Amino acid sequence: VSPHLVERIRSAAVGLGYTPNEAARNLRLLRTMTLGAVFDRFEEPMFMDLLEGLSSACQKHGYSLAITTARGDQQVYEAQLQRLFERRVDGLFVVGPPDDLGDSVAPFLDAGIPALALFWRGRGSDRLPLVRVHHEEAIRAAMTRLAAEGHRSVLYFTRPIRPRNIRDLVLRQAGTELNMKVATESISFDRPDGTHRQLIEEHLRRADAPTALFADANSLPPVAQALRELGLQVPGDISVVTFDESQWHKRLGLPWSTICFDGQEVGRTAGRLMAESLAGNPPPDITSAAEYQWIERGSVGPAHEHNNRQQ
Amino acid sequence: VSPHLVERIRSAAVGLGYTPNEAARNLRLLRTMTLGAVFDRFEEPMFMDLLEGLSSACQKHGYSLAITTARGDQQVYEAQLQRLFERRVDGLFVVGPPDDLGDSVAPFLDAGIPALALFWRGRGSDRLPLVRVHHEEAIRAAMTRLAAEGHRSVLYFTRPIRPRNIRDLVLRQAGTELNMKVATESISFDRPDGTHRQLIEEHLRRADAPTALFADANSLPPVAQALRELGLQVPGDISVVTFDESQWHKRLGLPWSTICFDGQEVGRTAGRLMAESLAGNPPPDITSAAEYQWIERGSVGPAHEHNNRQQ
DNA sequence: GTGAAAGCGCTAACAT
DNA sequence: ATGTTAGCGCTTTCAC
Repeated sequence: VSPHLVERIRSAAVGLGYTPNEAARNLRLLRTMTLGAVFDRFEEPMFMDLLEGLSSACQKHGYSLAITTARGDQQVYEAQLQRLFERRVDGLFVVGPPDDLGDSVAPFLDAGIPALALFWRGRGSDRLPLVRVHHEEAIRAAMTRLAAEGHRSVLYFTRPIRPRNIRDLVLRQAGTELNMKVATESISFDRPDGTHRQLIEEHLRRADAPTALFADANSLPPVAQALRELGLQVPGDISVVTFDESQWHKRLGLPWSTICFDGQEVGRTAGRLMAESLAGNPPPDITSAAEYQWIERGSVGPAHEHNNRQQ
Repeated sequence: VSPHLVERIRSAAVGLGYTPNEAARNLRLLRTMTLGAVFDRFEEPMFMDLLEGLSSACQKHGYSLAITTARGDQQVYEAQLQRLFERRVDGLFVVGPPDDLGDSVAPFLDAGIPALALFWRGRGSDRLPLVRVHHEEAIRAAMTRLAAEGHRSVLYFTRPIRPRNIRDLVLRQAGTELNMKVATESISFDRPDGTHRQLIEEHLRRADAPTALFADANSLPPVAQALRELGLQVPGDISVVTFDESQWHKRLGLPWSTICFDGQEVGRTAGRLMAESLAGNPPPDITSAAEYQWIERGSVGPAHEHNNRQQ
């Protein structure tokens, strides 16, 4: 085909206002060039980084990205999966899957549609390749630092992910090694105001009361509010470590020490793995897309003994 | 058709593993049940609220949402618009369109595909119905408050949106009424470190130096950093007001006074308007989806005269 | 009521 | 090198 002719046709096409119909094209080719991503909820600022990376990687490889939020509802999560399947997405990202997805991922697996779990897996998503971020070293570093400051008991606020989540696991392991007590409160961040405060008060009354708090991104707002209401100074009265700070916050300069990672990088990696998978190279069972980093800031100080048993 | 038969067929379908193919269905019906949304960039945490609302509204009306980021690049923005057009999305959200979109929205308009601009319009997007949030009262309230604290000169940091953006306009108008000077710096937040600091220093050296700062969400991180580096206390040395705080931050309790709105509500409204438009009820030229609120916090205090002309 | 056929816009495999 | 055709999986129409 002569380049001249190509140009003539192209200009004629423009003149006639012709635009190829991707939808029809894709029907013929038995693909949609669309990838689906299901989120439990958006809220956490770090997800913006993830989306930026994921979205960029998808468009780089020619795919569109259809996103979906379950608004914290497991039923909705499963319904969205089915919708994406009916849509015949070419690939699926299951972002932070809930505890139990039932069989809603099975159709994808059966149809040979590549699906990737991001961050962790649960029941019903345990057979998906996983893209994760390594916690071990950063958590160990944080715990070691806390131990050096005399902390012997920490409390971790996370959301209700039933099968012991990996962070919890690693925290406990580090706790065992460093001879520190690790307690976990799995609680939804949108519980009524005051719930977090009550929990903290309750823990502080115990014999081995925590002198440091770990808080997931979603738990940070209510925990921070609780500390303000209780008049607890950070780090004077209690030390605080947060998880999953976003890029925007990094530039903003929050006061909290944090264990965080590059969300954009994880998004890009997931996108790339998906593209490779679609090209015939299935991803390994587990991929480490990034490493969590321990960033110490002013929210960590010496352990402060509380007045237990105030009666 | 008897309900009994319906059930028999339904179970037979399940037994055979049949799932309807939406893509083929949509080709036949000349629609895709997909809405496209183009973002200049994600970064700002408020966009998570918007996405939550937009995504919810779309799925409520049976539509999928394909999102796209231009990563701050106008070329990419236009390319994404074209891609979405080839995809034959049924509707388009142009979120915070850049200064000049050229003719890239024209195909949608010509094809009768409803397109909505969110937040503002620019060249090339000026003919789209607009979903906006009213600034006037909140900005006036903030300025009135600052005036009462003795402020006579404020500086506004925003990103480079060339045609005088509406916030700038309203700030200036309020400034005129209240006899306050309003200066604006349109600067990309990802300029080299130190740029914001230099700009602030420069403004502080002037005769009528600003005693208060307004900062868009994207500008807040570098501005906050600059203030830290300059050793300027808030509100002791200078007062600060931010824009577009997210829900997450509201719960977190940031120290800055802010002019913000309910991002989820705006998303829901945009989604609803789009669904109605697709159902034959085109939206009005301008829709107010929410009102900006003025929330005063500790970052606003009495005006503090700077030592100008330090030589 | 049930069944057959046309066609949405494209691509791949043919035949000329 | 160019033209023709079948068919992706559905819905709609039209005939039975």
